[in-house]
Amino acid sequence: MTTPVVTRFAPSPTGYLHIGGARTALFNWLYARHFGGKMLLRIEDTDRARSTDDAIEAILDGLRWLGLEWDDDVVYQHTRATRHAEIADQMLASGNAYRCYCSPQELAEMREKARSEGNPVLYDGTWRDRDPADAPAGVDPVIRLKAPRTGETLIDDLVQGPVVTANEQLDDLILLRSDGSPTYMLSVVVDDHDMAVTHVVRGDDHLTNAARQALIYKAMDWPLPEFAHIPLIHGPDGAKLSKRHGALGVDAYRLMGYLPHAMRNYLVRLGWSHGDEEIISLEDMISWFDLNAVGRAPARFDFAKLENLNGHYIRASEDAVLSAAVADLLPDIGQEASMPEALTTEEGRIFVDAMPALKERAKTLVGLAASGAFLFARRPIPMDDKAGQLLTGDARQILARLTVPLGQTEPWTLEAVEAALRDFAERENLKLGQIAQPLRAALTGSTASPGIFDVLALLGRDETLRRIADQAA
RNA sequence: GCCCCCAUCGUCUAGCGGCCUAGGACGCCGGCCUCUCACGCCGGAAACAGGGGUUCGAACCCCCUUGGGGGCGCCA
Repeated sequence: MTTPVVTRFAPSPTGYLHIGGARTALFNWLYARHFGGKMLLRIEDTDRARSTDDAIEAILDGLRWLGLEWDDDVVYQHTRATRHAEIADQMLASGNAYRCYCSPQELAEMREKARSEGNPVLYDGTWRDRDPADAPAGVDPVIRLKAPRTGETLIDDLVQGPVVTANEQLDDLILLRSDGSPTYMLSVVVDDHDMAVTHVVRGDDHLTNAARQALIYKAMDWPLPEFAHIPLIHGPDGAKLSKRHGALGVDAYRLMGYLPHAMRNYLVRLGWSHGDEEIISLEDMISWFDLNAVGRAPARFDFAKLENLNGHYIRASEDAVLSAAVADLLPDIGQEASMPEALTTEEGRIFVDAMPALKERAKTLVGLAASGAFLFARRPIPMDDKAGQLLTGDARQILARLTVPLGQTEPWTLEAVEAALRDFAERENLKLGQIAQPLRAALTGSTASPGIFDVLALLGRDETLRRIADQAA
């Protein structure tokens, strides 16, 4: 019989949920879902000074927005400090740990010396076998793991393959600080064990940590979980992701108008593949995902591809759903998109009607909003430079003459409006474009818009005629 | 400095010794469609980092070099 899969996502709440963390969470979530197991969430707030409630909220919100719901209650690591200390004491009692009275200055000197001599920068084990009676008075000791000094430690990583580390490279790491608080190394191991985590899926910046942690598992005689260290995501320039270029919080992507599913689809293809599949439904993602198909090379973040995927999902979305998604964003992006911060019921209806024409052209929800702004602009509508240049004297006269047939068009439907415009062009001996372009400028204030017949139909006869009158000679 | 990981088009990747004169996607270039912009469709340029091996045969296996990345905290 096989034990159920339990994965965990364990962010430290020192900032928002960035793109790399989001992908780690996604992989954990997919793996758990694929095997019908659980993904637990643990907030690694052992460092109280650097952890903030805002960051915790941002992380939780980010996960929810991406649709990565975790199972069970969130575990806050700092609440488990006494259990961590208890384990350290157990290791002390079993002889797998010892007290070390070295001062921070001594340790710094030790490191500097090792580095200058070309040796590995490790704790030298000064207090490993020293008589505790030699302990200096008034110094609170740390508790260190008594790590094996010979042999090697193997991590059979699900992504990286077998990774062997010589134990000489692993020093006696600190388990408990001099103030009695647990270190990260101790906390993760104890928590992963207590939470019955079967698969540790995390960034490969933790790969060397895995060997150190394995030593703690061994000292406690606990079974080792499976490890999967996934490569990091780099910025577009190949350098480590920083705030400069892409390490934005997922909330920033939300505000840029990306859809959660586009985000998931983009992220899952960064490092993982299923043959040539590019557009992947959630259902397929879950049934196809496995760690053995995760690559080992780091990937670069590419906005162009994310945008393309987002456009795809926008086009595939229902009109009402898109309209609602934009409406939710309006308070934040309304100004940027030249849209009101909220739409009236009537405006909302028009927006939904316009959606089929709008969504073909949008790459983001912000772009979608901006492209619909002309529908709600107040006269005289703002005109961009290129549109203004289209409205020559001749063009304005054509618009004036166009008023007549449009005034008689009945009923005001897409078909009738198209017929009227084509008929007018023929009678005036003009190509449709010669009419459509200045008309588009007058009606939308732009040179790019949905099809001109759609624009007329959407605007209605009265508003159309008024906007034309604003520009006609 | 020491240790570990990585390396296919600009980017994400397929490839798991012969199916590869290396496939797909994004982007780019050209064309078609056309009232603009998109969408869509058709076509094109574009990669196995370098050098040694192993093998009848290497993008795939081994070694070295180079180039990236990560770790070496009383941070997580």
